[in-house]
Amino acid sequence: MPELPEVETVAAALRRQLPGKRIAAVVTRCEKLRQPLPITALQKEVNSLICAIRRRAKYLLIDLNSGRTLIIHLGMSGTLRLVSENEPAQRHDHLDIKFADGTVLRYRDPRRFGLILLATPGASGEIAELGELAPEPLSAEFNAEYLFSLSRKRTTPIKNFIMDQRRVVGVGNIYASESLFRSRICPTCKTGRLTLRQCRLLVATIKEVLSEAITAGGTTIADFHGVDGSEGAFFRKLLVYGQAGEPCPECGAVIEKIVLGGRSTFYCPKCQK
DNA sequence: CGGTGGACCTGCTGGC
DNA sequence: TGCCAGCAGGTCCACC
Repeated sequence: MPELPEVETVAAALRRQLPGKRIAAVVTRCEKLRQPLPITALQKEVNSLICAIRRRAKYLLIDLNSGRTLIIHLGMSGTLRLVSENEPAQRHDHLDIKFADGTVLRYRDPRRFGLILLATPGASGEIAELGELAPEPLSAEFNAEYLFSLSRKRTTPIKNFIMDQRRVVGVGNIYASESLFRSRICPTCKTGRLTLRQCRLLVATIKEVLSEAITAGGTTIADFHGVDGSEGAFFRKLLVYGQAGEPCPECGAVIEKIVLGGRSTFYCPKCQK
């Protein structure tokens, strides 16, 4: 479900609402998501204050004044909402962080591909449990020379490559298709065959697409929504994703759907070479 | 090491 | 109406 813009949208909302809140209780309703929930450790954070909200890759980081950080990954179907403590929990509401002011941060995740961890960051805020994370796509570190040098001699399709979180973080299935369309690069193109010029274009386009999506509050297709339940507006700006059989907005040719790395991939066979 | 395919889950949709 | 295959925005692991 959530790629970088969706996680950033959630982070921005939480940043406005959570800092200063005190944890009054923690309720868990399942044993494990992708990994077991750190139930005991979470209970120990009762009385901790929320200090700050960060995002790294597709991880949401909630810093506590205990010196620990709550890490949340939304997987495919995870959502976070800030609700009143009177709102009854429903099926798949796996975690409630209840605050002293009567509000509740509620995590729901039907497919349970998400992740909830509690960790102690290092001096510079980095989190060892997350391992070595690739550069942020919106950082200066992610540039044409970086992509070009990493890509030499690689035979995997470029779409798989930009979705590989070990190369650059945050780009998922929707924004990969959208970025390649705007760059006029075919998603099946072997990564190592990209020219430096194409790398320059692709890097700039990824930054552009992600930035626009953040501004729009992310993309809502099925169940993504903001912390207040609102929908992301970027779905109206999708040019190829989910558009198989429709005319290409550039040239009118029929948008095709193929499978790459097990994921649906949309592109215009005429525009993208 | 690089690349591919399946596994992990539940829910919704579309076709029969 | 009902059933079932297929598919969903992400990782992770085994295998070649």
